[in-house]
Amino acid sequence: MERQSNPAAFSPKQVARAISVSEASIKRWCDKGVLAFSRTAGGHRRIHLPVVLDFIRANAFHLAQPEVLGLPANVGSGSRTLAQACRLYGQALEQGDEAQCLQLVLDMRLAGHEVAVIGDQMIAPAFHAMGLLWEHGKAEIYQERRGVEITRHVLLRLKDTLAPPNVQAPVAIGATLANDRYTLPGQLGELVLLELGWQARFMGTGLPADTIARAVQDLKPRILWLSVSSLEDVERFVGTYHQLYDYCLSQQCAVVLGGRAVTESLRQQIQYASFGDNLQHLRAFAQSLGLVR
Amino acid sequence: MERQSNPAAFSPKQVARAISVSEASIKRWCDKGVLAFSRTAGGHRRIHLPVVLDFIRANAFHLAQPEVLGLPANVGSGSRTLAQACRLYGQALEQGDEAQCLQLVLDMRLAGHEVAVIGDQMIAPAFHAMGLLWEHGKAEIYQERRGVEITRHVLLRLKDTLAPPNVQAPVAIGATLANDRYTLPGQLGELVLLELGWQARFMGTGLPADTIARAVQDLKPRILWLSVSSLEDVERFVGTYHQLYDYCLSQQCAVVLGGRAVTESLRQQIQYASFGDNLQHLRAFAQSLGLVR
DNA sequence: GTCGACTCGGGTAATTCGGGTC
DNA sequence: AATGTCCGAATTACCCGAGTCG
Repeated sequence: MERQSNPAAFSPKQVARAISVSEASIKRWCDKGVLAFSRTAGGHRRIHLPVVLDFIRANAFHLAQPEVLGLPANVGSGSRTLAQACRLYGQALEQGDEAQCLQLVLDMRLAGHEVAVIGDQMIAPAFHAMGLLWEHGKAEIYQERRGVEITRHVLLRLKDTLAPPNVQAPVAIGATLANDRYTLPGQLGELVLLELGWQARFMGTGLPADTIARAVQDLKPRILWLSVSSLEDVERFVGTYHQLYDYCLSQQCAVVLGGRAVTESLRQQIQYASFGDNLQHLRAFAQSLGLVR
Repeated sequence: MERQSNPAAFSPKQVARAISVSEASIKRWCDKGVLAFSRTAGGHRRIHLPVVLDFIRANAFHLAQPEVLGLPANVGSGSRTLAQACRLYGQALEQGDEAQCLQLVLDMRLAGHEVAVIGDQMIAPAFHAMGLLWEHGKAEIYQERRGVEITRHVLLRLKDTLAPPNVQAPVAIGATLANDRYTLPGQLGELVLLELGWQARFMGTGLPADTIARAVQDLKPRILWLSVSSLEDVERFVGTYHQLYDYCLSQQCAVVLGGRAVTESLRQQIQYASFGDNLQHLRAFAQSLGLVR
C-alpha cells in the first residue's frame, strides 16, 4: 500500500534487510536515539526515508546502485502481494534500478512464493507491461534491453537461494533454437527445475537442433525444455523439430515446449511430452515424472 | 548473517580466519589505515569484500579459507600463469564445469591481474580455442553456448569483487547493435570500466541505433562502448553508425568501437574516439580521459 | 470480524570492542 | 616493530509469547 501524504516510512525489518543487519539492531539503534523514528497507534516503529538515507551515509553502508531516485530500498510498505510487486518491478526496470529489482524478487521468495510463480506473475507481466508502454511510445527499447540484463543478474542471485542439486538427481537441459535470443524464459526454467531438485542447466540461446541432439546424447537428460519465443520459418522449424523429438524419444528424454511462438496451429503439427505457456506448467510436468524425492 | 544485497561486508574475525591471521592483526591494520573499513552504529568494524580482496592481492596473502568470505573453496591455492589458466579454462568450458571456471578466474584476479588482462589473455583465447576445435569437428556448438552461459555467471561473481562505483563517477554505457548477440565482450567491457571506477552498465545486445542515441540523451554517459562481433550489412551499419556518432559527439560522449567485425576497411569509412580489438585498449582509453580520481 | 504476517518487548548466547600484556 | 593471546564491557544475533497491522 502506498502512502501519498507522508514521506515513505519503513518497518525495522525492511530497513534491516536493506542494509544487511539484524532486525534487533535496528530496534536497538532506534531506542538509543541514533535512528529517529515514529510510532504507529499500536506502538510499531516506523522509520522515514530521509532518516534511513542519512543513516546509511553516516555509517558508510555502501549504497548500491547510483541512479536511485530517492528510493533505494523497499518502496512502499506493502509489497506483499505479487500484483504490487509486479508493478514495482516494472517501475524499477524502467529506471534501471537493479538493487530494487533484486530486493523485490528476494522479498517474494522470502514470502514463500515458488520461483515459477514469481516468474509467471511478477517478472513476465512486468516485461509485458513494458512492451505495452513501448507500443504507446512511453518506453524505450534500451530500457527493455537493460531490464533483461538486470533481470538476468537478479535471477542468478535468486539461484543462490536454491539448494544445489544432488549429483544423483535427474538431469534436465534447456535451450532456445536458432534465431531465438530470448534468454529469460530459459533461465527461469532452469530455476524452476533446480527448485524441484533437478540438475538443470540452461545451455544458451540459438542452438541448432543437431547440437541439441548431441547434447542430449552426451548429457543424458530426462527433460529437454525448449523455449520458443520467436519463430521466423515455421516450416523449417517443424522439420528440424520432428527429428529432434524423435531422437529425444529414443533417448528417453521428455521434450517440454514453451513460449508464445508455439501457437495452437503449430501445436497440431508437432508432438511433445508437454506444452506450457508458463513456468507453472513446466513445474507441474517435471513433478509428474516423479523422479525426484 | 550472510546477506548479499549490498557489497558483502565481514567482521574482523571472518577476515582473520579467511587469511589465517589473528583477529588482533586485522583490527590493528584497520586502525592503522591499511585496511579500509566502516563501522556499525555500535562501533563494530565491517570490512567490504572488494577491500579484502584488494588487500590480499596487494600484500600477497594466502587465502586459506575462501569459504568464510563466501568464495568457492580452494580459491587462491593454485599459482598458475595466465597461459596455463587459459588452457584449463578451455577444458572447464568443454566439460561445463562452472565451479572450475569460477575458481580459475578468481585465482587470476587474486594473483593481481586486471580484469582487462583476464579477459584478453584468458577468456577470449579460451573461446577462440574452442572455436578452432569446433572447426575440426572436435567440439560441439552446445559446448560453446553453454560456455557462454557459464562465463556470464562467472563474470557476475567477478563483479562482486570490484568496489561499487561512486555516485559522482562518470557514466559509461555499452551495447551491441542489431543482429549482434555476443554478450561477453560487452559484459567484460563493463567490468573493465567498473574496475577503473566508472559507473559502467552494459545495456544488452541487439539495440537499434536510435534507442542507443536515446539512452545517451537520457543517461548522459561520457563513454559509449560498442562491441561489434558480427556484421551482416556493412553499408547499413555505416549509415546508421554515422548518425549515432554525430549525436554522441554533440553530447560529449566518446564512442569506443571494439570487436572483430570492425575490420581495417570498415575503420576507414567511419569515425570514432577510439578503436580497440581488446579490453586493454578500452581500459587505456578510459584512463586517458582522466575523469576518475 | 477473521486471519496470516508482522512487530513488540525482553531474555540469552555469541561476537566484538578496546586496552593491556606476552 | 610486529604479531598472537587474554580480559571485562559493550554490541549484535537469535529466540519466544503476546499484541498489532492490513
